[in-house]
Amino acid sequence: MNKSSTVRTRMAPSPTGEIHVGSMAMLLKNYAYAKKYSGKFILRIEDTDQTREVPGAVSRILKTIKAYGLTWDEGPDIGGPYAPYIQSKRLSLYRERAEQLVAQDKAFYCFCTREQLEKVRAEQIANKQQPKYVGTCRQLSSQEVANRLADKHPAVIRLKVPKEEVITFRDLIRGTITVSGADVDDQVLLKTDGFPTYHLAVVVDDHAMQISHILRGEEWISSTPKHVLLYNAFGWRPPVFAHIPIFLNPNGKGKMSKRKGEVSAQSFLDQGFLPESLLNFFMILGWSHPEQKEVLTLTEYIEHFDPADISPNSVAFDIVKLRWLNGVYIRALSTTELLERLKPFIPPDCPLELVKKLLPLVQERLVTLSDFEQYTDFFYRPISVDQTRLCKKATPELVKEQLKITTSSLTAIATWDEQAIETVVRNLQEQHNWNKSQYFMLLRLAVSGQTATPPLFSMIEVLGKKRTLERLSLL
RNA sequence: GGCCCCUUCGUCUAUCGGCUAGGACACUAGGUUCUCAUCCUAGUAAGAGCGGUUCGAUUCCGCUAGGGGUCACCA
Repeated sequence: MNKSSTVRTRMAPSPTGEIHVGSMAMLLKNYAYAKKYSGKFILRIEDTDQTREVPGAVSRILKTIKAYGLTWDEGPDIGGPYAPYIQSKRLSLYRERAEQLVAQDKAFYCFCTREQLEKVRAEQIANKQQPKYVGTCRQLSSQEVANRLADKHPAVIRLKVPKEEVITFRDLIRGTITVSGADVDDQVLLKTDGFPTYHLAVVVDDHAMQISHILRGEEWISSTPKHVLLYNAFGWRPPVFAHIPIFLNPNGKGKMSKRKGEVSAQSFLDQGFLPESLLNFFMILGWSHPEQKEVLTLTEYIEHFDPADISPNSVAFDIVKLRWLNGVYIRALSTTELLERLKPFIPPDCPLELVKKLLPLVQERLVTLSDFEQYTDFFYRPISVDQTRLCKKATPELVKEQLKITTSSLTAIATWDEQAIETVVRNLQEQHNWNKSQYFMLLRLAVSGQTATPPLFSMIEVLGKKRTLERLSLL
């Protein structure tokens, strides 16, 4: 790549709520591609639908992206050479371009009311026809248009799609895609409220901001012909398109949707997934490293990523694999790092001093950060012990004796550490020739109330002498 | 339904005409072990169907089937 063809990619979320995991995955690809070629990654806010705007959404979106560890070179908060990066602040641009199109007879004013359009649509559906604009205002004389505009008739500007034309564009992932103009609707470009629709705004802004590559979800394939028509009408060279497959629900059925579970990028962080494992997961969904490496750093990804290598089919969002990756990342964390990451997930009633001792005990067991509480709460919260379980593998008499002897032996320990505890317990087991697994499990249950815990002796050490003896003697 | 896109193990993928079809997750079995987890070893499991092209098709082409997307003054 030479300097005159600098790679510039962008992600353009709408402030209609939380940013979707799929969008975050898309953002990663745009980010990586720009970085790979020392280009720029731009963040732009597409707030052209006033009715769907959610207050505070912009700042939450920015915050979430940062929480994933990704940044942008130009954007709404930091500006840049093509500012502003918020579409609602660029309105005059869109109107100007739309009017230019009308002047060129590539677009037209449409005065149809929503009611009229609704009615036509309903009829078309009833007659099993394609619901689309029928061209009512396509042939209005310029005099007629001028009169209606002068009368302040609400009007939109629609694209005048050449129905006989065949529209073709290249997609990095799928090759050439061809669509007949007859199948493309006369899309509204400028709404009655003066705001542009997505279709006008993206094209105008992507051109204005010198975007070189558009990596976006495949749900946009069917509207790309409209965009291509606009680029042509303006005499602009279209950017390179790559339509990335979208996420399907974990069962592989249907587009990943809210109805099947949380889908916001933030929610995965809140569930205790590490941003780096999420990013890694996005990397290997639908794409693979040349050596089939699955655990990758961002740097490695940037080095090898090429959108042309992305597999063209949609992918199931396999949470099981995400969980595996998250475990891998958690295990690789240093203790101090783990402590830092864990902070938001530590229950308020868990003493901070205890947490440090707990970390080595649970680190290799954690799948998500939020597992911490369930794996450790018995250390600092009262437990209940299932009596029948206690005597599952031995008679009540034997259990009673084992507990009694163990309690007194442990009481005698001067320096309460894992070593001393292990020596005492192992000696008792050997002296009395008790069944090892029965005896160890009994102690485990007695002090923790759980059957699955960290190793016995280190657990007892961390639990502390006082609490251990209390629990043993209570039974 | 129209249009567009897609089709290798359950899932994500490797293969770019020579395949005994490889890897990862998951699963199963075994090892380590005081339980769980980690770790190690092994195993089950796939190129949708039918036609072409070719000496040879998972790989190229067509049809069928299936899946996905899209058909707003939403993005």
